[in-house]
Amino acid sequence: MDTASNLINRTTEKLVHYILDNNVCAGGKLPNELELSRLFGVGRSTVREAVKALVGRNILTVKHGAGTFVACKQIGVTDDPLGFAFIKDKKKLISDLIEMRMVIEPRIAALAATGASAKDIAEMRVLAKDVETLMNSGEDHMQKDIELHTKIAQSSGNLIVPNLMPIIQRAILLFASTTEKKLRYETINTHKLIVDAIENRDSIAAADAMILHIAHNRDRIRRFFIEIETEIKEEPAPPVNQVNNG
Amino acid sequence: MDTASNLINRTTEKLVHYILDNNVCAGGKLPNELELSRLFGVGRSTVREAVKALVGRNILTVKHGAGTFVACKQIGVTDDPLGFAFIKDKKKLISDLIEMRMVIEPRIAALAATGASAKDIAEMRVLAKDVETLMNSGEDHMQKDIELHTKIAQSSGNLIVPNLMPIIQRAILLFASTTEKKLRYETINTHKLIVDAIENRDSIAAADAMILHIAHNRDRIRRFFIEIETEIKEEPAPPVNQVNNG
DNA sequence: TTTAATAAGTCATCTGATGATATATGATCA
DNA sequence: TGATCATATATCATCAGATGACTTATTAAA
Repeated sequence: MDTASNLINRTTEKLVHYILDNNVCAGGKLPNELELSRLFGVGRSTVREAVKALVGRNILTVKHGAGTFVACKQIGVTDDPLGFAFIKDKKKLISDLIEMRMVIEPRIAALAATGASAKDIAEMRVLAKDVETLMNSGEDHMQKDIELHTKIAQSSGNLIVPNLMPIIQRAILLFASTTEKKLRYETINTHKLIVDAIENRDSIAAADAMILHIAHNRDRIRRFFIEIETEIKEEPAPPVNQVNNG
Repeated sequence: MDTASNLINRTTEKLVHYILDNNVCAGGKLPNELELSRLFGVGRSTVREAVKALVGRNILTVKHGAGTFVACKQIGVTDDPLGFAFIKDKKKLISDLIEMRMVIEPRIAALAATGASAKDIAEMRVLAKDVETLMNSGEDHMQKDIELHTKIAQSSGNLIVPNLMPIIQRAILLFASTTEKKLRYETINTHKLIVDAIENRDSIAAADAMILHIAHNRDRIRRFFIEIETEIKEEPAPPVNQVNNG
């Protein structure tokens, strides 16, 4: 598979082995570039490029002036700066995202109802309140919205869930970019419902509330698509007439 | 978020923007290193490191002597070299993985029952047969097993599903490393059940078959854990007695 | 004790040179 | 003509060395 034909790839593998063999855990520091280059018998720039490749995979973090550290964030889903840029059909993209949210998040909410600590729940309340305040004042609430959903996900206690969050987050953001600026009372209310259910340790109610929450989003996005389509059908008419008549 | 304080990160972003702005699609070639460095006004090594970071994210591919290309993102086995190496509690890790599979994969199977083409289904059959053959001959069937599940996922038609597959794939691999060497007829049978249901365009049956499939895995892994625990309880006894009696 | 200056360690970045690899070009031969 | 092989060119791979920038620990001063 990853047959390292070139030095940089081989150095990348050596770095991984070094981490594993020396049991350098999350947050642990690696030797400096010069040492690594001597250790692996390669040039410093080769080490740097190998490190960069691992930084791209969220495995290492480099702090200027301080050193190179093991990042150990979520793995599995690579965060992709291109996002879904290559996907042409944005409409399908959004509905597919919502579909996946509908699969994953209700279960997460149910797990959170079991796993959340009192502190978790208190933080959820604050975040839900933050979203409400920001929405009411017309400010951007997306960041807090994401934080709330992430908090719920963390509280699920499932080790894999954090890996799925980038997708959920992207879904929320993409959704926001489409329907921004409209007040959404359903969001506020369903957020409350979710946190209430979690606090009551009611898994089923939590899942239901989450389904309701996402369903509201789905409904709104559908209406938004319909709006766009009617706009498209009405707008381009005049220029066509001009051309045909002239 | 990705506030680029240093040149390399900024160059990485510029590269992404370049790809987006110039509409360089999958497989497309980028200008050579020197041109890029002049275009972005940075040194060549800076460009190289930025490129390496994107290679790590599976966004670019570099072919020695040929050039730098936009990677055609294939849904292959995730190449996260560290895997879940840092998670200490392997038992919980595996059960959490199965839990997430149980959430995601039945839905995927149901979608595949709607979205799979005749060609997809034919390929599924071949893969299911491959797994069976390899299992019966005692060879490693994991790769084919993963390919089958990936094929089903692709056939779902959901654009987001491919992003989730690395997790599923890793779950399968991790599971394999734990229970390797035992013949698993349930696997063969449930694989058939799944493909049959998809062929019959029966979403519910497909989901059910997938649930059955994963439930078998879960059951087996539980029994495996119990075996380990009894072994642990029986083995260390003698030395304890020695110490106490001496 | 707190604060400010300093030093040491480390990464960031550029430049230039040389080697290795892929692809296109053109010459040779059947 | 058509296939094969050698060559040239473009491009990435890798190294070394120098200088700048940043972080952290140390030390000196208030």
